[in-house]
Amino acid sequence: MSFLALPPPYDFDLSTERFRAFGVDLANLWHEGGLHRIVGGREIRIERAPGGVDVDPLDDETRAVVLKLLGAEFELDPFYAWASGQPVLAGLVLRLAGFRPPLAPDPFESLVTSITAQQVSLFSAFAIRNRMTERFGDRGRHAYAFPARDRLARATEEQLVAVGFSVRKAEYVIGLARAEIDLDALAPLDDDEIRTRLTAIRGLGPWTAEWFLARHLARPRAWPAGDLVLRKAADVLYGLDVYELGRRLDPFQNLSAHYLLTGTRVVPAAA
DNA sequence: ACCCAGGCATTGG
DNA sequence: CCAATGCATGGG
Repeated sequence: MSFLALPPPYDFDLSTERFRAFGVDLANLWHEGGLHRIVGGREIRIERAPGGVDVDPLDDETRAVVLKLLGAEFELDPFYAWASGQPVLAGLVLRLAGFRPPLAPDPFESLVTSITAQQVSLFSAFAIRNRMTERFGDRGRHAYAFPARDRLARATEEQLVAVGFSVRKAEYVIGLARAEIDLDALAPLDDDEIRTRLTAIRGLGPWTAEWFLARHLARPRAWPAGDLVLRKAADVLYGLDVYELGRRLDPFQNLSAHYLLTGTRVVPAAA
């Protein structure tokens, strides 16, 4: 059990809320007060600790993945300073102080997760994704590794349909797994170039590309305007069109989106 | 038995 | 170019 510091402020319970909000997530498993995940073929456990987390076991690879997973790279101080003068967000950053949006450490996992969440409720998406993970991912003591890209490249549409995918989404996932694109090579590119390359792939639309920028690459200006919950928040909380709100939140669209979405769950009265 | 849910590609005008 | 349509499951 080794301590891993996170940049202050950091609130473990708020920052891991997403892993509990929609039921079980086998690849990011909440179990007995800690978060379990497979890193480098081994299961790790992450627990709350003052000023950061305790991680067991912890090596260099695990350190990097956990920092990514827990959103260590977000700069909260400039966001809070800006948000304190903003309607709605001023209240949310007080109520959600220390919330760091969790990120998807792996690009393929990020995209497949989004495909499963397209159009359907997140409860439904988690159920289907868990059956896929159980079927195609390696099992640890408690958690499962998210299915590897080369494993899904060898899967058949029928196998994915059997775990609850629509035929269309099964085609998307297998097509992505088998595509030529090097997903790690996207990281140095600018936002628009990444949007263009991702949406050229069948099954990856603007919403999916934007969440990739937001939840995998932590790009500050990523703004999933097509997101149903975000559109609703823009309308109900601001009385604005979601695109207009996105312009007003520049250059903090990503953190704003996460605070608005988490706020609707954690602070339903204020958001 | 409905209806909706953190989209997308496809088809038809 | 924009509107309409099908998709499969889980929860209400």
